[in-house]
Amino acid sequence: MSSEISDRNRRILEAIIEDYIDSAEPVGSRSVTRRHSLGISPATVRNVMADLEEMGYLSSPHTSAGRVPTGKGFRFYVDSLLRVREFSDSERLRVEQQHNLKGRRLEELLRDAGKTLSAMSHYTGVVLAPRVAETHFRQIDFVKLSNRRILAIFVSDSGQVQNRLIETEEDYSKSELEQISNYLNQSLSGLSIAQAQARLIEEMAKEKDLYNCLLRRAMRLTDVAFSSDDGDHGELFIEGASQMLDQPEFCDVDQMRNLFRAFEQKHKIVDLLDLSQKAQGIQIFIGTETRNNALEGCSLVTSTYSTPQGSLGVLGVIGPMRMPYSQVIPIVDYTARLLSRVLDYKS
Amino acid sequence: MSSEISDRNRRILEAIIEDYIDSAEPVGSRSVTRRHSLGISPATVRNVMADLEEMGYLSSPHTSAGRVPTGKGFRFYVDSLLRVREFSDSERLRVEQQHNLKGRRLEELLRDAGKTLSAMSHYTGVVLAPRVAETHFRQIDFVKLSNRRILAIFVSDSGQVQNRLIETEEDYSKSELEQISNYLNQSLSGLSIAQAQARLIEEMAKEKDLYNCLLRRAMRLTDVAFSSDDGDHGELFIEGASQMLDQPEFCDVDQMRNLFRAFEQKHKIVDLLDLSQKAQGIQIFIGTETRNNALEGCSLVTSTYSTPQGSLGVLGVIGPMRMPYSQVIPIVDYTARLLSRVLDYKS
DNA sequence: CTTTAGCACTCGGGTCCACTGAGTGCTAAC
DNA sequence: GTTAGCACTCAGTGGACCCGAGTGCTAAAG
Repeated sequence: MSSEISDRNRRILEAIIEDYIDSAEPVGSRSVTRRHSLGISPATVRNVMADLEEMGYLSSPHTSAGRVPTGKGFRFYVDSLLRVREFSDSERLRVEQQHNLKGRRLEELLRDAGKTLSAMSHYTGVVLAPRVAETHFRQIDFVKLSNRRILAIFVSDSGQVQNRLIETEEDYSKSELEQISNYLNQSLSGLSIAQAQARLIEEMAKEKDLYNCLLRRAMRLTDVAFSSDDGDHGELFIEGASQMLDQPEFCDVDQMRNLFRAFEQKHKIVDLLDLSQKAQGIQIFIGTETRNNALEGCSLVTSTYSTPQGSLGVLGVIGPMRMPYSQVIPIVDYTARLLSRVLDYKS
Repeated sequence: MSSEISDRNRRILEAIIEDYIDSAEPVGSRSVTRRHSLGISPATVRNVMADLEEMGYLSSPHTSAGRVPTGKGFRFYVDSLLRVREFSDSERLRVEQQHNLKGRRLEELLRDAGKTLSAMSHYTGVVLAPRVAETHFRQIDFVKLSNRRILAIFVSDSGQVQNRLIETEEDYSKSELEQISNYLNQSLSGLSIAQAQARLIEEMAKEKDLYNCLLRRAMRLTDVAFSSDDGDHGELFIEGASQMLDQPEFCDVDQMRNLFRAFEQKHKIVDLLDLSQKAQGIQIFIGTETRNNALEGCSLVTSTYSTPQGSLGVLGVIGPMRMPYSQVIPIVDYTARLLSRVLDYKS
């Protein structure tokens, strides 16, 4: 009668959830007793199930079907019952083979990490690149495309390359651009973007009276180059979306449509990943915890990864709520560690 | 009896195909006569249909259903019957509004073109960026990430930015890298990548005996930087894939899966688009003409677009074979023209 | 008070069947 | 050559039916 959950009931809940993870179908009292030797009759299980349903851990699709774990049920499972499987050496090897480590661009590495996540988990892999605003300045170059069009190319410490087109009011000569970039490269080296911007404003205030023409013009350029726009959040890579088509819960076309629409609206997923960027390590969002209607039936397992310069990204797996967390968690965890290691080696 | 197709039969075939495009369902003899006043009885239409089926323009899913146009039927329709609809001013406007022209990066422009194609056609938009190998050299920069890691950043005439990570055997100092890039920027300006490579080899042969150390080292770097890898083909953007979920022909999950797998195997689609890059202007691939099993039920309408420097890209729409070509063609055509214009303006 | 056995009940899913309607092919008349 | 008429085909729909997995409840046993 207590609102606490007894030890035996835990075990039953665990059994139900594990059966459901395997079968994707509502599980009944009989099949639980058959598949797990709990020394308990189906009738007892039924009573317990009724209690668990009352408490919100289970729900029944209709009266004569079995029970299905709710989001709350899975949350309890993940928090209290889950024992994460150890990652075997052979699996480590598989990840490392999947993840082609040959020297390549950052973008390729990240995309590859997504593919690895997807291939290993059989769900969808997502990788959020480090936010540019948080990366550290390494070099900036200006390429003059035409009189009033300048391409600003920005290289971060982690090897990310960003470019932005700037339309100017005035002409800039080639040598002037060179001077500007030289100046910036010297004075901003190693700063974060935010710091760089602050530094520039500071400098400008100091020299205001001097009417330092070059500096003023440099400011005008960099102001645009550094201004954040919607491309501000790191790039998001979604790999293996089609894996979701194999999941029985998405055999319905409407559900599928929802999900793929969600994948196309990347900013919503970026927001979610940004959230989990705040906490280090593994994080799990179950069902409605994703705060995204289209992902109601899904869960997201994420982990942060980091470059040696300290800038952070997030990667993870999106799968059905019913995913085998004990297997997915080490996949996400290890891939994040591997990626951090590779990035470290790279720079 | 002639294997030629009579004028009346053409009209009937046209009517059938148009009805099928509207309804997505097999069309019967009666409904043809009802919807088009051809002054002909259903029985006559039946006779004609039988002939057309014999000739391979139509097929019947089963004996008591109507007829469905075959790929050959659509091909004939597109080649001989199609009258392309004029593009109204309001539609022009819609495209231009869709396509946000604000000054931005090439990548964003291309991706936006894909979104526009998708939004206007209600199918999936694809955009292939100009092949890097065919673009013209504008500038190259080397950024030293660590002792043995150098990031080569390459800017093409069209404003495309490519970067590549180079792992070197020997150290390069910062000033040396500057010298090298200065040298390259002067001597290679305006050449295509292929030409640039040839030029370098030529130079090297000339100076071989001189043991020009700088040049030799420059060579070694650029050799890697310019070497083509699988990232060689231009980048492919696929936008609005989820639109396909609304098409009745893909309500079946298996078909859907096939299609999305196809979208994930970008290289196959790149190959196809590369093909259509050879010919200028609009090209149409119907069903099996796409040479891609997963796209059997689909068609692809493409057009080339060009930068003022002459480098070429391709964009288009992938939709069901049953798509309203007379509407899709002007959408693709106009978007390609618009993109070319925007790129011209940009540089 | 908890557990269990037994029983009546529910409900989704599959099968069988008949009916309907859109469509065809063939033949004979115009 | 065209058309009307007719017999035939076949997918799809909806009702009747049963089956089986599952539940809730009750009463007896521990």
